[in-house]
Amino acid sequence: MNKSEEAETLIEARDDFVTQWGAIGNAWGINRTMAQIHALLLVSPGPLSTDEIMEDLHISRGNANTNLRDLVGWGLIKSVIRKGERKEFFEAEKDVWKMFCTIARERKRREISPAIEVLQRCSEKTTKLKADEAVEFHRQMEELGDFLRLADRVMEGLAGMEENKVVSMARKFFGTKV
Amino acid sequence: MNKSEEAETLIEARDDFVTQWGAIGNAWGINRTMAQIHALLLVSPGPLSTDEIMEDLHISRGNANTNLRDLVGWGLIKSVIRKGERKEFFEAEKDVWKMFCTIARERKRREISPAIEVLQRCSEKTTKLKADEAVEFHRQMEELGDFLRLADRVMEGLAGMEENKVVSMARKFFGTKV
DNA sequence: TTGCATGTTCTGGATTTTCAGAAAATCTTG
DNA sequence: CAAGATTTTCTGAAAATCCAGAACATGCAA
Repeated sequence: MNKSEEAETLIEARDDFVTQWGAIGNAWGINRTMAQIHALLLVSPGPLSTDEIMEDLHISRGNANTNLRDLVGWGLIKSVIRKGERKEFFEAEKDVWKMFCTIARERKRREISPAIEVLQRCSEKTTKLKADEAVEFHRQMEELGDFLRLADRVMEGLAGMEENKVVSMARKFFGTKV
Repeated sequence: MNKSEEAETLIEARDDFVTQWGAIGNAWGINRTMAQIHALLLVSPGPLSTDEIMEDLHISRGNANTNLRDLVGWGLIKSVIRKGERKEFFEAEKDVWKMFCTIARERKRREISPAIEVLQRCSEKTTKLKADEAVEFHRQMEELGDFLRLADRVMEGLAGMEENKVVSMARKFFGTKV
């Protein structure tokens, strides 16, 4: 394989990754464009401008802008200002573990916390009821709540740990060899 | 509070839970109806028939049927046949930990595994390339893959453990007091 | 100031998802 | 088998989501 063939292969692989990652993000309930932009930034050697992203993914400026803002909101990418350049550039956090921590914290905030609140409310409303059915319902709300609160703490704990610590723990408990 | 007031309060709380759980499911990327049916079965003292579910949630037969099938597919509910009754009834797995294990396994299968495959492919395609950029890309695919494979094993490990084992582990490592 | 580069928000249409209700298929019982 | 009960699948419409392109806003430089 000569140099230009190699270059071609790399481009293909990159493209494949970006496209497929979009599809997977979709399955995960994430906007396809957002997943693709993230993937693109993940595998780009350097920061990219909005225009480069638009061109690469064939998307409109509005679309690019909105999703870039959302990604910044998630803390998965950040904007970079270059000396002498007026354009804004974007780059992704490439450390996988840091990425995971960011996502864990955000999901905790956006998805787990609201659920905990609902359970809390339903639980409190039925604290004093006496009927068997009500007691059972109350118990169930408590159980679900306990579980989510536990998950919440574990996520928080994990997200605060060093990667190598987690890996060694995983190895110890689950016999993984990574 | 007298008996009928109590009963009323319980009904309200149940309704609140079912409705809100639907909304939360939505935020989690789960069909609202599916989440609501699951919530309803979770807090119902006994199995429910399709018709009862339809009436309770004000949904059509087709909608109810499809989502019930999906829930069965996820392993979150199962159908119950009652002696002498021709109708099919449904009941949810109510043990929260078992529920979590089921969900963990399914998500692993549906979301993590496909992602791992994509990464594998992209990684293999670029194994032999020499250019710095290509090496970097390849490294990144490996890193992401390693992480997902680790997550995969941890999920599998967790899903195979007893609840009390996990709780004590969580307490030990993250100082939770649940 | 004007003009241009850049970034943000809005609007209408395309696409996808969800769902009611009907039609079709599959029982179950006599 | 026939008749009714029950379940599944299909179809078109409603709703939600996504997104291009335009309109608008902002900042900078001459």
